[in-house]
Amino acid sequence: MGRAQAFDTDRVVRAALGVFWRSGYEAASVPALEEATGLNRSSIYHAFGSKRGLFDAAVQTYLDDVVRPRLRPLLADPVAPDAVVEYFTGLRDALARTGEIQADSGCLLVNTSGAPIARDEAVRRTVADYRAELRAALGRGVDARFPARDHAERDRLAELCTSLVVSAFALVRVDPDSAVGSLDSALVLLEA
Amino acid sequence: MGRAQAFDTDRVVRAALGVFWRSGYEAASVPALEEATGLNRSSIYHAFGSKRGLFDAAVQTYLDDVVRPRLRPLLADPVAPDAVVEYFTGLRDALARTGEIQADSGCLLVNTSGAPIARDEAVRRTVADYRAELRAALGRGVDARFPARDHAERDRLAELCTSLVVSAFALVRVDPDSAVGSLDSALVLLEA
DNA sequence: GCGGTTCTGAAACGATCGGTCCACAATCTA
DNA sequence: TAGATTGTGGACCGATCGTTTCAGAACCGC
Repeated sequence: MGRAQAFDTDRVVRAALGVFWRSGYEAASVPALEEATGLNRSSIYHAFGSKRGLFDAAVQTYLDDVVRPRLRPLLADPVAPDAVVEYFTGLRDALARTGEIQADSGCLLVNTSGAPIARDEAVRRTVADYRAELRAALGRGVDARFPARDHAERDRLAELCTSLVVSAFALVRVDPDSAVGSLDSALVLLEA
Repeated sequence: MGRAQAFDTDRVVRAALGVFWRSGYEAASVPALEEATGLNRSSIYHAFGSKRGLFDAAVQTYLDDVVRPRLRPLLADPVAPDAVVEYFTGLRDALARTGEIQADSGCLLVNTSGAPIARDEAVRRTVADYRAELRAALGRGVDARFPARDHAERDRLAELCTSLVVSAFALVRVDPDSAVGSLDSALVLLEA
């Protein structure tokens, strides 16, 4: 048995996530990743294999620590009728906080969709799966909110809500008011 | 008077647009721009000043040659009642064409929103203005489609439609079916 | 035909890229 | 205490980056 790893993997991946989220995969440089994580590149390569390996770990942390906690109330059994409204209200608050990473950079996965790395099949699949996961969760929230409406109408509402979230994430960096406006539109649709 | 320029500026800018649209500003390399335009880097720098100067020209061409022709029927006076439905139908067709640039890369400006270059104030402004222009045009289309509905309702519908377009553009690379689904959602909302 | 001006292209510049190498440090076991 | 193993860090690798330089080409006016 040799030397023990001197860093906390989760903390390193979270630091790297910040770099990928703000800069995108392509523009995130190894020196920037070194600086954010506090590790030398040898340690990064030893632990993650490559810049892409670190990116994959960062994406997983993004899903586990950013996306899924926000979606959790929509996956409860039963889902509370207000869960979907709270989801949008919470997201709206997050995107309205100037200077914070969600207001500056929206969604790592939505941004990644428009980047060259999204042509990699594994990355493409991950982003598409995320969209499906978001859609399913919002679908549950809408079902809980409007149990009396017919299935087709609830389905359409869930699709609309999903698109409103994606749109807000896509444009928040350049037009925060419009992004918040998209979420407000969803909240109007979700009024009882 | 010296030597005449040997290339057609519009053709060069359109070729460069293809590179920026598929790769994004950051990942578009000068060699790739040379290859696509057929020009040597000296000529590119002589004509456009910098890579960023060429990008600015490409964005302008994107607005003039891609965005505005599609929006033109929504800016007519009067706007035809079906103009907005035709806008969505046409866009849906374009995003469904596998292999073509809109199906592969969506919208240059929406993709740019999530990229580091969007932090440049001029670029940020350009993308935000584009969103406003799209919104205004769709607003006109919705007003023409539903003149009898009250203003607040037409306003909401225009916001929804704008978000559905943005969402479709944002995700088309990774999930074309969902992108087309967003546009179908808009078409449902626009049924008389 | 020559001078002046502008355009083009090959080469080079300094910087940075992602990744590897190798020596040293830190650990455990015998 | 020495050997084996694993982690760390500084230096280096070959390649590529965006941009500039400078010589030659192509034009026009006198």
